[in-house]
Amino acid sequence: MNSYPTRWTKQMKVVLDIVYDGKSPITADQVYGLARKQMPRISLGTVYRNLNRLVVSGLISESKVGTVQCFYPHPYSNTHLECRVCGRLYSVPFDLSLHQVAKETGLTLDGYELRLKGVCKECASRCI
Amino acid sequence: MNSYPTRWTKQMKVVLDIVYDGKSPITADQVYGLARKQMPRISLGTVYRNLNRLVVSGLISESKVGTVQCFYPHPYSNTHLECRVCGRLYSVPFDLSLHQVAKETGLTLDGYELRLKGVCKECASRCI
DNA sequence: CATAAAGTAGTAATGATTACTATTATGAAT
DNA sequence: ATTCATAATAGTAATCATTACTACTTTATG
Ligand SMILES: [Mn+2]
Ligand SMILES: [Mn+2]
Ligand SMILES: [Zn+2]
Ligand SMILES: [Zn+2]
Repeated sequence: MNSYPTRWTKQMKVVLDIVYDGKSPITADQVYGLARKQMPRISLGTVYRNLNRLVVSGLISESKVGTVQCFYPHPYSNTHLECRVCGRLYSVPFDLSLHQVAKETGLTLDGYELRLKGVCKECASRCI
Repeated sequence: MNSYPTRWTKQMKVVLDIVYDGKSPITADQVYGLARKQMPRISLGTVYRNLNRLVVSGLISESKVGTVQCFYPHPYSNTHLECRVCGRLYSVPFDLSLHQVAKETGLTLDGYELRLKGVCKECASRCI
């Protein structure tokens, strides 16, 4: 499973377009909801299969948020604060130089995801 | 759920000791297996509850590896390469200065997890 | 000791994701 | 265009890590 796609199907195009049109990360279930408007008989399994194949092919990227997989157009990079108390994720304006990291590690990279671990302000103010 | 612990129970101590004694990340199920040797009637739910409370309290840390939660002694930092083709994680010898990141972002941090996205050497050599 | 509430054991439920199977669509070769 | 092998799909069932539930037990505190 999660193999590289060899045939360009209508279902794959619908899924790709939905992820590309979105402004923010989208879940498989949300893609499914939107896809059914254009293609009412598409199945959830097909949505998952195509999302995973698009990730393998490098056209979109994914990341787990809590228990669910989220999908983004293109390879991307981001930084989050992950609160160990409430578990919430906060976007943090911090950028890493992917070029620098690629040079130092000798790897060819598409993007990164930096998860900073700590306690958010709201939880800290409750001084648990 | 996942509340801050207020009572120090035998079960919590057993769970904490197992995580601290381990050399590498351990799953809830593995902790459960080891805990039953000392405490045969401990339940899996209790293991999960205590692991999550220990995370909230900051004594241990967690990270999702694939579909499963893994637990580590103390807050920690690490860098991985995540292959978009085979999905495997590879440890990468790259260090970020947590002090520097904390200073730049204004956050108080316990650790970080840097996930580099790309294609591993094995998958790249298959030139998919 | 007495009491309140936090924690536990055992079990059932959840829910996102994957697996399965009969059928259909695709693309290359004839 | 027709044939043919096989990749992909629809619909559904299964998986499985994690959480929820409930009656009972343990802990802390006066
Ligand atoms: Mn958590
Ligand atoms: Mn994946
Ligand atoms: Zn928080
Ligand atoms: Zn790989």
